[in-house]
Amino acid sequence: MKQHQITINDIARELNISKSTVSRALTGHPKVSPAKRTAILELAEKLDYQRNMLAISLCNNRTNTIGVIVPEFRTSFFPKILVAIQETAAQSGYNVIVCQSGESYETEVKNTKVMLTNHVDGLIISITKETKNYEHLKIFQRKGIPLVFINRIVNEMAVPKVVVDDYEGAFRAVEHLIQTGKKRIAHLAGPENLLISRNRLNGYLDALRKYNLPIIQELIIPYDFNLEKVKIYTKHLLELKERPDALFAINDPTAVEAIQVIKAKKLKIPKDIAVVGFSNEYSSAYIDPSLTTVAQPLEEMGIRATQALIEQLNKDISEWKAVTQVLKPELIIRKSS
Amino acid sequence: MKQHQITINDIARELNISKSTVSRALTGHPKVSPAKRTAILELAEKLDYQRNMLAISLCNNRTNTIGVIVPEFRTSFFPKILVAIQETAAQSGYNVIVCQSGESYETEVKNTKVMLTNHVDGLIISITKETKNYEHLKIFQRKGIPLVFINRIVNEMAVPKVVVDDYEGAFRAVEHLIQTGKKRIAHLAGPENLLISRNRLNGYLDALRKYNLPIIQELIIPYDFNLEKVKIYTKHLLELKERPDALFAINDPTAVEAIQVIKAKKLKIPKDIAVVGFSNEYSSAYIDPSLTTVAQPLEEMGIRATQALIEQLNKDISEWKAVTQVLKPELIIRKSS
DNA sequence: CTATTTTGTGGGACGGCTCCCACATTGTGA
DNA sequence: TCACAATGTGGGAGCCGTCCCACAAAATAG
Repeated sequence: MKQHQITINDIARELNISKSTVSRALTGHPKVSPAKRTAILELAEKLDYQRNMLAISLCNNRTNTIGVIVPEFRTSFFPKILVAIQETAAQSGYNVIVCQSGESYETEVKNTKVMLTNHVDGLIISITKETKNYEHLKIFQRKGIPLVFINRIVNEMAVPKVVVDDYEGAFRAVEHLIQTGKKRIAHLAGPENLLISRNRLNGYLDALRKYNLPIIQELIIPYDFNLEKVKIYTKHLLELKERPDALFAINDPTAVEAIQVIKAKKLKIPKDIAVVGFSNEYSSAYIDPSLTTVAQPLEEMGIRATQALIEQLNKDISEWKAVTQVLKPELIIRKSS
Repeated sequence: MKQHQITINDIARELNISKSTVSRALTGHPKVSPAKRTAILELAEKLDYQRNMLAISLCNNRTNTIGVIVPEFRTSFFPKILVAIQETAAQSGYNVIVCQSGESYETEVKNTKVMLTNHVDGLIISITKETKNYEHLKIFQRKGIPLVFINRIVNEMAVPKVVVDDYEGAFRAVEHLIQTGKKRIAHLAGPENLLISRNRLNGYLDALRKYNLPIIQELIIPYDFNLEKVKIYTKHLLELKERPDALFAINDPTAVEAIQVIKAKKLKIPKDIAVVGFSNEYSSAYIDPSLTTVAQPLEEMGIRATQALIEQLNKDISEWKAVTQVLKPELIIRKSS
């Protein structure tokens, strides 16, 4: 079906030299006479020779491939990080293979098998909201395959991590709401096993505490990122006897959904109820009203994670360092607050 | 650095059998005695054996990898297609490796080399706005590697293509503007060498013709998708002696940019000037005013393209068919028109 | 009960490349 | 001039599987 590939053997035969010499010329080994080197390079060019990465990988036991596992691609959050990863990896000659776990622990485990079978040199992962067992990730450590966590991390594993300071982002978002005079601030929180949810919740709580506002349990609703449920929860909040006067949502899609419900109820944003999101989706600047949100340096996260991974790749395992990089979020104030 | 991999040889040695038998058991070959089969499978499980795809690929001369080259990831357009490709491919056991050409012809050529070097089994590509020479793509045909075009296609190459009926989408969008009473409809068009630009332009022109409206050249501005320029062009249009009363933009990001300019000029949308986009970006429903646009079945495009590719993969090259699938767009009428 | 097929198994070439070892050739220094 | 090093080159093992061929043992047929 497929046509014959030009190999180094073809070149060697043509020029009447050994394939060792051809290999050396092609890989830039110094000890090749200039005459042969140019002859080889020219012929390779002429025959449109392509190195066979498969064979090279098999020899070197490295594939120049980085694996990435992320929960989803629905929002622009992970795609943006991914683009940065892809570009950074490409600069160092690495390919990227991507899997979506779809927020399912089982799929995530399967994804790690795929990564293993494909012999990725390293893995960047953001775990699912369900992931509580980390055996499938520890395999990588045991096999000596470097691992980097991004955004949704596993604290107990000693590997590099790149995160945004969720606590501070949340704190400043809520502080901002308080400073605009809001007193009953609701929080649509994320799944409790995710560190980001807990950190954002803590930021929210500490901001309330700092300004001596009461913490009202019925205004804190954790949910599982299933957007369908946002409508229900938001309605519920709006129908409370004492309606909240602000809403801090775990992320922008949640905030956007909530805004639709609030607008449907003919309530004024931000006068009746202010809304703040988290993540600065591309669309958040354009919706009506434009959404106040906490921007995360996504591109930088991708770059840093990839750099951290490639750094491990170039070092002996004994020199690996489990540095956690905490990037600063930025509060972007728009018309929803 | 990396630890020793478990291989079929390890299993063979352990069980005192030949690696042929192990290979057969692992690949589900029928002629293996049940006793050995279970023994092998159990030991493989126990040792956490992972098949080495590299070696397998080298043997089979196929990598179970599909290459995808797209111009960009800035908008949600290609990511959405990509997600569908990824999922469809995964269902058939294929990995996906992705390159962005960044709308640069040179990068696209480099990307194809990467695909070749990595021995992708097939390629799905949407060409850049600059691509006018197709030699780098014809290599794939010569090598017998199936190719599928998506969205931005090359008409002269006889391979499967998946497109949206851009002509009809544009026609209906402009027809809709005319039916709401608009008479001077401007068009921010795309680069002229892209078929999608030409098709949309033709849809625009034919709609005007059908309703006997004059075609006014100064209202038709082709541009290169560089969003910065939209501001300039929109301003220019608004400052014409006879201002247009509607704008049909080549895509949603263009329309969104234009809307910002129009709003800044304190003109009313759609009363003073209506705006229609193309592509139905996620955010288009939420911006103010919500954007009338032509929705393309992106997910379906990805699925169809991948299916077309995999179909080729499973057939002899002599049976390949260069079918062009034309998917129907849908006009979504919102408040901007 | 022998002749033939079926079944299970091992041996080994092969895929394309890298890299170590060995060897010949040339160059260097005393 | 000779010993020794540096340089360039070839040979071949090895990476990890697949798959064809050969062959023995068991099952089937006549």
